[in-house]
Amino acid sequence: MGRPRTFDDDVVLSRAMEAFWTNGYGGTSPAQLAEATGIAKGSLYNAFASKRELFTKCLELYHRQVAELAKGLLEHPGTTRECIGAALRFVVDSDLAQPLRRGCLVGNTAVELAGHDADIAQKIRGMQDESTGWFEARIQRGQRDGDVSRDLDPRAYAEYLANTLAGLRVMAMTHEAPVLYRIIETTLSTF
Amino acid sequence: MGRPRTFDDDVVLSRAMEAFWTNGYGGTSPAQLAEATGIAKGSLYNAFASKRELFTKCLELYHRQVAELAKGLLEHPGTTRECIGAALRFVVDSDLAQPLRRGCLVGNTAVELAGHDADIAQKIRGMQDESTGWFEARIQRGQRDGDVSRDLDPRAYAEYLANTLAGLRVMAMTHEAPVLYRIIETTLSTF
DNA sequence: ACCTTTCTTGAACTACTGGTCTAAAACGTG
DNA sequence: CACGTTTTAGACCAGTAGTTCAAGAAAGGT
Repeated sequence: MGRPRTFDDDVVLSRAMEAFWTNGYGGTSPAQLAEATGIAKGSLYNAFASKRELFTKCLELYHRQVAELAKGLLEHPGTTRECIGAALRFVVDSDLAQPLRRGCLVGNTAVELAGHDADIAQKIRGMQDESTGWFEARIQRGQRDGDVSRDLDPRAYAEYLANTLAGLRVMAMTHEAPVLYRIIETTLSTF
Repeated sequence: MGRPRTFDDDVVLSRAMEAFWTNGYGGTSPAQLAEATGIAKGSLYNAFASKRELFTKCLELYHRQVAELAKGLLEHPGTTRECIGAALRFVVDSDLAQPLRRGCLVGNTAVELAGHDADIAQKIRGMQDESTGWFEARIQRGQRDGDVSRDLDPRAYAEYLANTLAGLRVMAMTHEAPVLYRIIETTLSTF
């Protein structure tokens, strides 16, 4: 029944995500999206209704990818401090390894759109809360394992780490590795 | 000699800054700038050459205003910890008091433009370094006053605080006061 | 009073925006 | 192998982007 898609939705989504990540929502035109994905504007709108909806899907894809990575990193063997340090350093390394500094799509979107768009703001908030949750879970495990003090409030400390991470990704837009590593060291020295 | 300006450059700059702060560089059109400043597009281009140059001037104005405020706050009476806490809380309170969440113009610009524009990136970097300098100076004073340990590396800790601040202003786009205050508390509890 | 200079303004300009539509082509199905 | 459905590439649209410009207006110098 009907002609099938000639493109893989996930591949298109992934390429569109790269474009949005590089240029922001407002900075990415339908023409650029067509160019980046390799399919025509018409097909893009047929498949994803609007630029807004395509962006939302890209944002969700980004978050899913981050989630997978983050969980992997935090479940690695090692102490809580080692794990969290490795995770933060990994993010910084990834940011710096790219030819263009792009920051974090979630953070960038918070800055670009959250103030004007309650819907997006809520989605972003949800993603940030989830990230905080990963840190929280790792800290709680640390308390069970005995390498994190029971006096530490896991939620508060997870929020603190999420904030540090948000900061790092802004700082990575303009700073080099030594400064960023030093910030991570100082952060880790606090527990 | 020649017809004099009918407008005050500083007033126009300040209004343009508000517009850029609210909508970002790319999100602010010449028409909006004309509307916001109250002078015609032509006059704007006559006085400021281009949107880019106008923006640069706005960015510098913003930084100068922040500098004045920051210095005032950090020179207040009280311990280092009290001073820095008050400064961070002040920023959060200001962010949340506004009708629209706008974050920090310097941070927002880092995210929006630093990756694509080396010139802007350098300017932003300079402003961030200056902010770090204020923290550093306050910590050094604290070490002289005796309320901060001599073991603490003032530069590293200042970078750490600048990073926390950068994070807070992104987090303030989507989070409410209690979370932000808790992050500040956790940060302050580390020295 | 004129000339020069600098300012102001609104219109004009080109290129491109986000988004829609259409005609043709491509398929799975019966 | 024709059917109806769906995809596709590109034309198309009104609107806006950032910028320039011609024409007039307000001042000082002569």
